[in-house]
Amino acid sequence: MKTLTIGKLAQATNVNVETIRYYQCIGLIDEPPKPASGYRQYSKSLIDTIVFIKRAQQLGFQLSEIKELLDLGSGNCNDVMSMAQVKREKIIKHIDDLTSMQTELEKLIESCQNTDKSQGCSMIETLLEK
Amino acid sequence: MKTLTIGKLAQATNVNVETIRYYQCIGLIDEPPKPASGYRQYSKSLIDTIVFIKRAQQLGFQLSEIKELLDLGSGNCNDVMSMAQVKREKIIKHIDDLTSMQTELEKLIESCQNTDKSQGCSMIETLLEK
DNA sequence: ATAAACTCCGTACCCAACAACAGAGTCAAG
DNA sequence: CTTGACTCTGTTGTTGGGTACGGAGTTTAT
Repeated sequence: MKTLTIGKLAQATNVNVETIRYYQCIGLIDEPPKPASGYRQYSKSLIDTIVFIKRAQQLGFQLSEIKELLDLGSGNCNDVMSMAQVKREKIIKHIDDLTSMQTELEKLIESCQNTDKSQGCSMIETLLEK
Repeated sequence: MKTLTIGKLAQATNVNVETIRYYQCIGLIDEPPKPASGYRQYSKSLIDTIVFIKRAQQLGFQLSEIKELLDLGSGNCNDVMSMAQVKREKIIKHIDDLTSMQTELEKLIESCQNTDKSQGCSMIETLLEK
């Protein structure tokens, strides 16, 4: 099995060297042992792991959660699904909150548009009101 | 005009004393001058200002943006509206991103549900794939 | 053989929006 | 007049996901 130095691994995954070290630091990936001479050698399977991490991030998982997912592995599908469902609900909640913001903001914008501007900005005044 | 100590102001706005100091520190609100003897006295109008800050935060504005809004004040409705519109678009973009996440996540969950679990977790394996 | 490039290791820094704490001063109630 | 509660001021810590830097060791290319 061929191995890589940290720089090559970073290149292969399109990630900074520092980021890989950071992942090691928080226990997300293992640090290979330091050989008697030369640099640490990284298994090629770590490429998949790092790609996994990046994809899971895209799905909204935090690194601490990704660590859990990696620890669960492929053999605990029910637990994995349950994490995914929790995450899905959080995303939905988040969307909900943002949608309320959007609605409120649009109301304020509209009231500004319908108001005589020489009377002062309706948005500012609404937000200052008791 | 009656004035308040910082603690009373905090109580009236349901905010920590530390938070008010922080707002002073970043120039969001003015710090009243220190009297020759006794504590600093805060004008009651600051209650409205702090309520404004909190409401604007709810709408997704950052403190630096809220500072801009306060500086603009009621006399620059067009600038205020333009900030609100920019914010609105960011919120929409954010919702969009979250919706993609949700969709992806749901696809993965479904594929897990439709797959024989003794074969390994479909979600984990998809994310590990090249 | 020497210079450029890479690695190692630790520490510090970045963002936002505060929270916590320490030590000293001040005020108000009993 | 003392005690407890409040204020003042400055400094440090928190969270998440990294980035940056510095000095020393190692490897690779010429």
